[in-house]
Amino acid sequence: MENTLESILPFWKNLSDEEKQTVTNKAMYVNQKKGTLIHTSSSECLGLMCVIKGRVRVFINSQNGSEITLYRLLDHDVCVLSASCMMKNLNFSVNMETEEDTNFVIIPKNVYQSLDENNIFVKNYTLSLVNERFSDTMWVLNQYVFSNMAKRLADALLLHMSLTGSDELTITHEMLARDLGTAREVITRLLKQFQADNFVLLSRGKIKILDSKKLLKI
Amino acid sequence: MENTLESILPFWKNLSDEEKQTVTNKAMYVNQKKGTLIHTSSSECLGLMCVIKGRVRVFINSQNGSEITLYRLLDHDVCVLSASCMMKNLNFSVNMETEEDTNFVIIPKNVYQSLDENNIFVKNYTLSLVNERFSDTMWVLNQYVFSNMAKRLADALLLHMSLTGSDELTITHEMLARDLGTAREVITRLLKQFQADNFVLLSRGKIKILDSKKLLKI
DNA sequence: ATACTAATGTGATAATATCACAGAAAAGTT
DNA sequence: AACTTTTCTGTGATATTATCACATTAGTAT
Repeated sequence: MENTLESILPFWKNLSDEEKQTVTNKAMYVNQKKGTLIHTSSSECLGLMCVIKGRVRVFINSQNGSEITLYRLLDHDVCVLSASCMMKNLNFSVNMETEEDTNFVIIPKNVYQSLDENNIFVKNYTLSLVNERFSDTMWVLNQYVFSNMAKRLADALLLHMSLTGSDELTITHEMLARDLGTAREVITRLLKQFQADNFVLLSRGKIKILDSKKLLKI
Repeated sequence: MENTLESILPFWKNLSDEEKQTVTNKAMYVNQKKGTLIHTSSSECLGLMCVIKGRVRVFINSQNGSEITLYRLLDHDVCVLSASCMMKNLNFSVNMETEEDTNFVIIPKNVYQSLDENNIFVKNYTLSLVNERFSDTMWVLNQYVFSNMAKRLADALLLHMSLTGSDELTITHEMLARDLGTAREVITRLLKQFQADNFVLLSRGKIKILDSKKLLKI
């Protein structure tokens, strides 16, 4: 456990031996299957979630089921919003679901809170995490407000390409729609267009990227 | 100056006498006329801007001129994003313009930075400010993605009503459009609709709210 | 009174969202 | 294999919102 925490938390070396001990004892391993909703607007405060290995999508949703993705957590990413309950003036909530089988370490709320209050390095880290997520969210807002759907879809395809490191994406139109906050039909029609233009090759549940340069230029 | 700072900055009482002295000496009064662009994406880092009296609109914009408002700063509000340059992992930029004649105090970047590094109360305050702006921005994203334009416009009218404390708004369709990230014509048409429904009474440069309850229910 | 500017009005068209299905492909069942 | 069921994709019709292009009107300045 200690090695795991050390590799994920940049402030580890700045903790006292006593602090290290406490965190190590109280932190818990959690394993979740792909497709699990691990946090919702209504769920209680977990504490700090550290992804060891896997992928988590963080998104907001509306009453009638539509959603938009804010950002993703990958190996060694830490989710500060899961700990939002302990943060002053942070008044919104998000949902999280695993997109792969995912291993976490969870540092309970009160343990992290005490670290954050007593250790300046932890506090620095918390702020930089919030900043990072704020930046990601601003990117989404910018794209949503100022870009057209074709450009946003092209960007989303390129993002998934870099996430998986493959030009053969295993993804449905529905999933892309939920990333971008639009309807599935809109994605279907645009992808058909992209295929007609020879940017991609479509098959059920898969999208092969044929020309990423042209996608980038949209 | 000292009284001003004390009334705006909640951490003032937690500063050492030396810190107080430094800040008091280095802080500057600035006065800007209504309608001044006081910060843009490209402008340099100012430091911490504290509004003494006035109103500032914080917004993002695109190349082709459209914009959307993120939040407003009122009396005694403090803008962290003007000091974003000194914050790790905060990678986006905003614009700010005064909507009234506005008095600020500006604490220079390096002075605030040093406070933030050395004083835990300042650091707490910085984080809570970022959280607050993040929350405001999430509200905007939520509205933009999940609400229709009529609802968003109704909310914007109610917001301006509470901002000014009057049911007679001095505001143009153009300004509302820039708040909501849409085109002026869209606002014009919706307002006509609202007037036909007897929710508002329109005249050049003014909107009188006739039925705020019905607006709220949209 | 005249010219100018800012604000508003409006038609036409394009882009996107929404609704309501239909059909195809894969997965599960008997 | 033959079937049922589920998931994914395709598509027309319509509503909403965005964009473009310009006309009109209300205030302001000369």
